[in-house]
Amino acid sequence: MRLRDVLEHLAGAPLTDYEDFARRLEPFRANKGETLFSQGQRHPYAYFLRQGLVKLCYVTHSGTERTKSLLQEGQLFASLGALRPEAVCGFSAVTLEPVEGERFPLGAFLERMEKNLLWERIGRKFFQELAFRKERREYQLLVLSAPERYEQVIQECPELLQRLSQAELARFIGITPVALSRIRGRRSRRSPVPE
Amino acid sequence: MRLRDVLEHLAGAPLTDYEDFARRLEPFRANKGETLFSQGQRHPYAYFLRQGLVKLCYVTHSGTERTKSLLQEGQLFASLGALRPEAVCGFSAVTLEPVEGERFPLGAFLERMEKNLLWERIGRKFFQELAFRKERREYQLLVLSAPERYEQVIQECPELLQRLSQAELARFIGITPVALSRIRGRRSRRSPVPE
DNA sequence: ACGTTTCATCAACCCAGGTTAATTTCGACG
DNA sequence: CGTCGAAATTAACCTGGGTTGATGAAACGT
Repeated sequence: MRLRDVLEHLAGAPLTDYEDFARRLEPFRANKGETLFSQGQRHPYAYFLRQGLVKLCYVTHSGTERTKSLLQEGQLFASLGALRPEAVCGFSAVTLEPVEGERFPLGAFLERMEKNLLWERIGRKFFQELAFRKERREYQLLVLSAPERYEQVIQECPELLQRLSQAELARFIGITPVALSRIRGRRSRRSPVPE
Repeated sequence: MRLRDVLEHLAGAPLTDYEDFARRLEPFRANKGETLFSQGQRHPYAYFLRQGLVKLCYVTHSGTERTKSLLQEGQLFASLGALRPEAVCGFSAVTLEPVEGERFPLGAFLERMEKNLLWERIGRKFFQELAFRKERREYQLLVLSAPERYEQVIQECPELLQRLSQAELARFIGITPVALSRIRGRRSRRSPVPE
């Protein structure tokens, strides 16, 4: 899974000027538990994740952490705050597994979009998809209860369960690890596993 | 504030083919409390609000309502679900004041984007802005407590306070009207108003 | 001026999840 | 094996918001 493929798929056509853009790519690599960028930092880069798992998270005033989203291989991410030239990241990116991929300055992408309208299409489809995903997430947070959010993860992304510690999963669902353990307790009491 | 101005501002250039698009516009008008579209309905239209105030909201399983966002004059909105041809609206749009504006089939917009890459730029900027706003909202919901969210509305959109009933404001903040009344009570007890 | 309706407030009770800390489970490794 | 450390579970207590229903206070029409 290469970045070029992802971009050309979004564009719906070959990108003849891809090489111009590719010059701005920088490979990155990190171990589990490292921070790619931090809340409050100026960091106008976008990341393409070729391998591994990353969480984007907020830190609250009281110091507790809230996971905003999880990214898997083949996905792009960046702090949108970084699009406004003066703004800082609203959240941090922390690796949950060893990762590798490449990153590029957001400016490189903005330039491409100004020069070549095919890249506008890439941008449009990317942001459209992003808005769509955020809408789903908003629905989960506003409408579903914690047990319902847990069930949904089980149903819709069982492969994530394998890759996440229960504590990370709890933070993603929006509750504490203790609360998730209680929910699991009630759940298995209600429908005991046939062994 | 006309739709054409908004679109040309996003495009950064005059839209020579605007008339083609304008043929698909339909004016709309509604009284306070009416529903423009409903959760679960197929309704592939985008709305441009020239006057009035609209809330987008979810209804939960138990029947309680959660306000997702509020839209004021000059803003565009639609259910993104509607972009996928088969999908239905994930939420409802209800007017909080008498409204007027115009709507158009999302298909008309998608066609424009395929044909004319300037419209891609409009789409890109629109979705980019949408994603940006959703990111702020997500931050409010994940990181701020209910009293903090109330303070933030007071600070950042005092004009909304005038236009909303307290019950609507509570639903927007993500709590019940009773809870908001308590928060106000505590707040004014802490810092009594000098009269 | 009077009822009607709507909206905010208040009181009482309930409960899910947060917090803290003790305990258990389990895997890694000597 | 045994032990060490990390992660999950359990218990006890606390708190904020939900829920219901009663009371007050404006706004409105007649």
